[in-house]
Amino acid sequence: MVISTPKHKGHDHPKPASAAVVDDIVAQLARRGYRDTEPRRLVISAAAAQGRPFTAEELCTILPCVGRATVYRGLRLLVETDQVCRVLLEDRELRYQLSHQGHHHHMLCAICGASADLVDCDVEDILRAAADQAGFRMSGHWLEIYGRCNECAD
Amino acid sequence: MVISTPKHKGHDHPKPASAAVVDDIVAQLARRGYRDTEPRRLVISAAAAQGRPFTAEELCTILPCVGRATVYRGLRLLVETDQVCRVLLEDRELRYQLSHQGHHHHMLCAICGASADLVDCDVEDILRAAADQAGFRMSGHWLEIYGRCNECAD
DNA sequence: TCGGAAAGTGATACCTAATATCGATTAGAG
DNA sequence: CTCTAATCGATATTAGGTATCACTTTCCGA
Repeated sequence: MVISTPKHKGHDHPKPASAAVVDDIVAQLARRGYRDTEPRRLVISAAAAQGRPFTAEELCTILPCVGRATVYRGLRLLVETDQVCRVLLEDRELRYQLSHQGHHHHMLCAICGASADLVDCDVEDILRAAADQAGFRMSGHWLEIYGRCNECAD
Repeated sequence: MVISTPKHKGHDHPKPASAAVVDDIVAQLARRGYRDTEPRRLVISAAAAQGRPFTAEELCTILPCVGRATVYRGLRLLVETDQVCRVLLEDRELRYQLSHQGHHHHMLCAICGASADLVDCDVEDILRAAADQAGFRMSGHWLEIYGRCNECAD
């Protein structure tokens, strides 16, 4: 298990999204036939600039020049193409964050809101086996872990 | 791992909620200082009569004589007192079902909508350990398993 | 058994998140 | 450069759920 998302206490300072990251995502989309548009780049760039999970509404505020519908559509597209993943807070608020590829789960800090990835974890196999034993064929799952990150430990 | 919730293919025929179940839940509430009221009993009774996870809106339809707000408040109370648990579908729709006490997770059938309980499963310990290793103190989690139940296997 | 404080109710207004609509605009293949 | 499908954005709409508040009910204590 490895933590792969940087996180900090207190307020989060959005880092200038590296153009390389944006270009890469745009390229991924292009490969699937999606166009390279200015509003879409703005959404990607803003998403990449967030240091922790963000809401669609937050992006709308950050990007007043981009239509609401476009922000939502952009996020949906990014999720569908696995560039961004959705995370669910304890109060069922839906947030997004850049995906670090490969299957993983999120550990969400209740204090600072940071998200850390849990990878190399075999929960999934265990779940599938358990379900199997009960005669249930698992095809998917939703898992979020809540708690406190290292820095907010106490 | 044990399946404890009965489920059937196709439509679900709400069974007449046994008065005993309702009385028991009302008693549980009474012990915590909540009053025994007619609308509340109706909500509990309707909830108990469902053979599979239901939505708040469904209860509202089933109980046109009970105010919307009362249905929502009733469900919230039942969740808070662990009489009912919330389950999340893949499309993020929130549903409810009588709780079978003790910690467990739900396996939800995509075909018939049935829910089976997964108990005696140590996922939680595994998650906590994994989180721990990453310096993350787990305090809670959200887990839903999606797939096909025995009867809807193929 | 009765009176009244507190809990509970329900009609309604409101709120938030998200999708649908649809005419205008734009990317990018040829 | 042209044309068409993709995309955009202003706006309306929907879904799901909470807040308000005057009225009703429960149930405790005298």
